[in-house]
Amino acid sequence: MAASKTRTKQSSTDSDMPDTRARILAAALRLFRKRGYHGAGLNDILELASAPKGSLYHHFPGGKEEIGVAVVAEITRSIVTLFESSRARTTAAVVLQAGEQMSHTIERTNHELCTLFTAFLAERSTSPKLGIAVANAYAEMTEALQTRLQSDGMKPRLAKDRATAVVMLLEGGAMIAQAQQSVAPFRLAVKQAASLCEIAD
Amino acid sequence: MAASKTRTKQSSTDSDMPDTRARILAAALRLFRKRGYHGAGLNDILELASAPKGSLYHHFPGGKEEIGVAVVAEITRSIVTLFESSRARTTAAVVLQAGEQMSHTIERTNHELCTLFTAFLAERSTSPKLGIAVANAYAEMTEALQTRLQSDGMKPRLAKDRATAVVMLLEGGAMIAQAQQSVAPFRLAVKQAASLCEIAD
DNA sequence: CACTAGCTAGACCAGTCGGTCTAGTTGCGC
DNA sequence: GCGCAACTAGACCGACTGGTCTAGCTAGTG
Repeated sequence: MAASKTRTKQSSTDSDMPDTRARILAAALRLFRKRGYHGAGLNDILELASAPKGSLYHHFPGGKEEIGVAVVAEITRSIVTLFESSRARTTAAVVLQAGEQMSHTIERTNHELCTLFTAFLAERSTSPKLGIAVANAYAEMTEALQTRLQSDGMKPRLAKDRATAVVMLLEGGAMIAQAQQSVAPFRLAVKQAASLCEIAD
Repeated sequence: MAASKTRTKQSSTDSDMPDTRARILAAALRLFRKRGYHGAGLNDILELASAPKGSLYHHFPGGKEEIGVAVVAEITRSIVTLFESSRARTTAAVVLQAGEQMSHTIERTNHELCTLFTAFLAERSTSPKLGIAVANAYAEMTEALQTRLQSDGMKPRLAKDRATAVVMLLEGGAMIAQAQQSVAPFRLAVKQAASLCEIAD
C-alpha cells in the first residue's frame, strides 16, 4: 500500500498505513510475543498485517526464520536504546525509568506482550540463527547495562554480574507478569533490579 | 521413573521399562523443555516414549493439552519438594542447595532442558488450562519460599516480595543459561537469589 | 509512449499437525 | 475355560503449516 524505506514514494493517502515490510514486522512482533514463535502462523501474521504472502517472501526471503531474527533484533535495539539514551544520572535511575516504560507497554497490551525472548529460545534446537539472535540479545542488553554501571564507578567484574542479574529479573518478571495477567510482578522486578544497581559491594 | 499408578501390574521383565503413562510423561517433559510446547509434536513424543497413539489417548484423553498440564504440574511438584524437603536451616541455604541440584540437571541435559514454564506460557491465549497451570506453578513455588522465609523471621510482606524475586531470578537465569549454553548464568542467579534471602530489611 | 524493477496478489503444494477410530492383545476375576 | 476391562497398536483423517510460483499491478525512467 503505502511506502518509503529509504526514499519516500508514498501516495497522499497512506497516513495510517506504513510500509508493508514494517507492517509485517509489527504484526509478527505482536503475534510472536502473544502466542510464541510456533504458535503464530504466517497466515495469522499476514492477516494482521493485511499483506499477501508474496510480499512477505519478497521482503523476507528467509521466511519465518528471518522474520523471527528481525523481530528479536528489533526488540533488542529498542531496549538497548532505552538503556543508553536515558539521561538519568545513575544506572539505578536508568533501570527505573526504562522499567516504567516497559510497564506501560505491558499494561497497554493487556499483559499479552510480556515475555521478551523466551518465545524464540525454544527454536534454538531447530534454528541456529534464532538461537544466536537470542543469545546476542541478552549479551547486548547486559553489555549496555554493564557499561553504565562501570561509568557509575562499579568494578567491571561486579558490574557484569549485576547487569546479568538485572536482565534475569526483568525477563523473569515479564514472564510472571504475563502468567498472572498483572504488571505488579514486573514492577517488583524493576524495583529489585534497580536496587541491585545501587548497592555496590 | 518407576511405575505403578495405584496398583502394580508390571510383568517380570519390565525392569528398564516403566509404565507407559510415565514413559509418555517423561518423553513429553524432555521434548517440551527442549523444543517448546508447539515445537514438540505428539509423534515425536510417542516415538521417544516408544508408545503408540492409542496409549496416549487412553492415558490422556485430553490430548496434548492434558499432557502439558501434567508436565507443568510435575515440574512444579519436583521444585516445591526441593524447597520444602531441604534440611538446610536458612532459606538462603535452601535456595543454594536446590540451585545446586538444578544446576546439575542443566549440565546433565546439555543445557537443553533449562527454561521451566516459559514454553507453556505462550499457550495461555489458546489454552486457558495451560495458562492456569503455569500461573499456579509460579504461585506454588513462591508460596513455598515465602513460608520458609517467614519461618526465618521475615515479615510476610517482604517475604513475599523476596520469594517472588527469587523465582524470577531462577526463571530468568535458566533462560539465559539455555541461550548461552552454559550453567554459569544460572549459578549466578542462584547466588543472587540466595543473597536476597539473607539480607532482611 | 514502451519498458522495466519493485512489489503485490493469492492459488497452490507437500508435509505435518493433533486427534479419532477400530482391531487386537493381555491379564485378572470368575 | 470364559468374559471383560484395561491397555496397546497403528492406520487414517481433515485442518493447517511454512513455503513456492506465476501473474499482474504500479511507478519511475528513457
